[in-house]
Amino acid sequence: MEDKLQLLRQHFEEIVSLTDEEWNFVQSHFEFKSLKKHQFLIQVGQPVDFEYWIIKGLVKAYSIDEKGKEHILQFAMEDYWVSDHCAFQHQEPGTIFVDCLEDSEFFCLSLENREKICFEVPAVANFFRIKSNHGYINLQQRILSLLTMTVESRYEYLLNKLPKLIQRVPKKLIASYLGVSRETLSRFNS
Amino acid sequence: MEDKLQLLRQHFEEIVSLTDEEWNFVQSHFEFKSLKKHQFLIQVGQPVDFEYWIIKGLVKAYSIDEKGKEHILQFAMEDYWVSDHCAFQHQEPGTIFVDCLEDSEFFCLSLENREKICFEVPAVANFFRIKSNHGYINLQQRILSLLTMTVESRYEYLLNKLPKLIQRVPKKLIASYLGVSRETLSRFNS
DNA sequence: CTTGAAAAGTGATTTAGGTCACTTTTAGCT
DNA sequence: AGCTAAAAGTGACCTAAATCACTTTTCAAG
Repeated sequence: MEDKLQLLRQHFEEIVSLTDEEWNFVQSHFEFKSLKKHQFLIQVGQPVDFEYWIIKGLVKAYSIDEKGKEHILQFAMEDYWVSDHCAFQHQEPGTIFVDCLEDSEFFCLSLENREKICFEVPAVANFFRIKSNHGYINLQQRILSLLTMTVESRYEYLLNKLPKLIQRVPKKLIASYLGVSRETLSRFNS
Repeated sequence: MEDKLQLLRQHFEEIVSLTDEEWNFVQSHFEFKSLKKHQFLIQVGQPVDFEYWIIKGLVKAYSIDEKGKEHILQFAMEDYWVSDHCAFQHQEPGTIFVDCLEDSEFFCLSLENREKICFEVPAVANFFRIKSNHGYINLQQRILSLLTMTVESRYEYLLNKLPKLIQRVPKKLIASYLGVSRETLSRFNS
């Protein structure tokens, strides 16, 4: 466990500096969780008690429409944060599903604990501020790609940006992430 | 100007508390700017020196594709923040246009000043952290709406969420925001 | 290794929405 | 008030992608 917490500390220290004392305070606010492939981290209608930092593994966050079709909001792997941020922030029942595409391990942070460490340790507030800002920028670019790019170039863009992901995830899920049908993506592929 | 700064202070204090001393320090890091309708706040290829908080007015942030078509990333009005966050964050030339749909006034915050006030005043770091988090949540919902909803329901959703906006913005721009052609939106409208 | 299921590929058909061309309406300016 | 330009509406046609139905390939579990 020590080594896993060390990874998390490194994740923070890529962005801000923490004293040992600060880190000890911070780390004590995380819980460990481990799930097998196909198990759910978050489910629609269930409480969303945590934000999760992924130690290892791979998850998909998605919603299901009226027709039962799956739409992928996010893939998240090692070193990523994932949650139903909306439900989490407002402490409401989940609006999306998050489940494991591989056996995965997480550090879990509750809303209360997040606010506590942010207001106690300014560096942590800055860490989450900067992280959140990066996340915002990424989502803006995804929106622009959905508005401006063809399916084909969106796929190429993703291939470039996250080549490792493509190898770990079935193409039908990539299609769902790109907002296109499995069949159409398959035709571009070849 | 005092009253305008007061509005900005209120904007901060909706989320965090600031002492008078802190506020005086914070406000001194903003610049004022005023633009007429049709003038540009940000242009592709130009430096993006600031993030802008809108005192009054309305702007659109958009990119132009190879075919010359405009795709709207964001509308922003009173009390909103706007910038080319990506270019701003990395201090690179602008990748989008932002121009005024109405005469507008702004408080401008440079990257250097933002980091300064965030690291000097923890409450400000928390303010931007929380703001950024809300922004992230909004963008996630927009992505989900682009992936899961039909044009018609996206339009209804927007009507519900921002009824005031619809009245201030030509429908062809709404269409561009929704990722649909002017003509198609018009047919749903009626 | 075998086998059953999931994933991927592919053809035929349908459809939502785009594009083009034109008309009508609205709104801003002098 | 009158005029111009932008916005909005609308019909005809076109196209990219969805859908459906089926086959082939890959992969994982016994």
